[in-house]
Amino acid sequence: MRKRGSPLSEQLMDALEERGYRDTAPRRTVARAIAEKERHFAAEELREQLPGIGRATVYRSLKILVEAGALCRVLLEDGNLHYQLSHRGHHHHLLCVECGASEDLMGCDIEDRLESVADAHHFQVSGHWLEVYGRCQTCRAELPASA
Amino acid sequence: MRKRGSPLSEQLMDALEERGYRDTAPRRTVARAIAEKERHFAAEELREQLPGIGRATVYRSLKILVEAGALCRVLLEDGNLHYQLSHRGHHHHLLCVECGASEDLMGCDIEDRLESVADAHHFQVSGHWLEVYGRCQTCRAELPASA
DNA sequence: CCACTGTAGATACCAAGTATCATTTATGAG
DNA sequence: CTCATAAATGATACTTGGTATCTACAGTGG
Repeated sequence: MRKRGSPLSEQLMDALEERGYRDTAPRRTVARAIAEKERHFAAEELREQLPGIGRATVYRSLKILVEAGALCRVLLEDGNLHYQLSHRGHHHHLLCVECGASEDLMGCDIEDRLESVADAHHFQVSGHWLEVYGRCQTCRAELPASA
Repeated sequence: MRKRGSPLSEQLMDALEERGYRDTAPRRTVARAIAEKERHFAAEELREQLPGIGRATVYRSLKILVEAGALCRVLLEDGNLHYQLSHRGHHHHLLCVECGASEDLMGCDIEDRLESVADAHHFQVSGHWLEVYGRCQTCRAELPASA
């Protein structure tokens, strides 16, 4: 009796199974809850939604989902860390400070820029973390505060 | 009887006084401890070094020093947040993943790049967070792992 | 030197984890 | 299909990094 989830939550489970993780009921519950999220969310927020699931399990699931690339972590402007369904592969986020929406920034040339700047410092880049904050198209249209 | 500190710790105190904060003994103690740091440090690390200072005071001091621009926060690759003496004004860090050294990246053109990329998404940039990880010149020279 | 108000420190609380460990469950070998 | 085993769960406690509250104290300006 394997409870089915949305295609999205199945995708999350698949990502885990690919990495050798077992298909368990609590993980399915977590995956389904995440799949329903329309926006980035805090770990604690997710945990509160799943009172039947142990605290450790929720956090463990988040961790392995991030490692599997199915989730990514988002650093909000206020310093809080949120989670979000992820495009696999390296990318950045455009985070709207008004509505909280986030857009992914995939094929950008920031990387090349970084390389050359770092090169001038004789520094060999191995990774980076970038979050961009601002106002999205929708919010700009609704309330054109100076833009 | 005003205990004198290093020029650096005086600078920290000045930054606070400029913002209307009072010149108190605990804050001087904190400032002196920070001034002696040669590298970025964790909040807890600082607190442990100052057993005579209350926990809240240490954290409060860090907070107002960051607000005053005298300290900046550094996001390590492992997700931990550290603090570091700051060049005033916006800048980024090149963090060596081997020795932990950090170099400031001041006049770079990353900003312009971001603007134009965001523009393509009809997104109005108001801020960003960037940390760059890699290997510094010294570590590359000492242990030329593929570079 | 005194009032005023900012600050200190104790304490408790919270968020976001991690560690431990006994119990339970998924899975695959037979 | 059953069973051994390894993995996962959930309870609990601990850690880090912080914030809130509140009483007592201390720096400052008049």
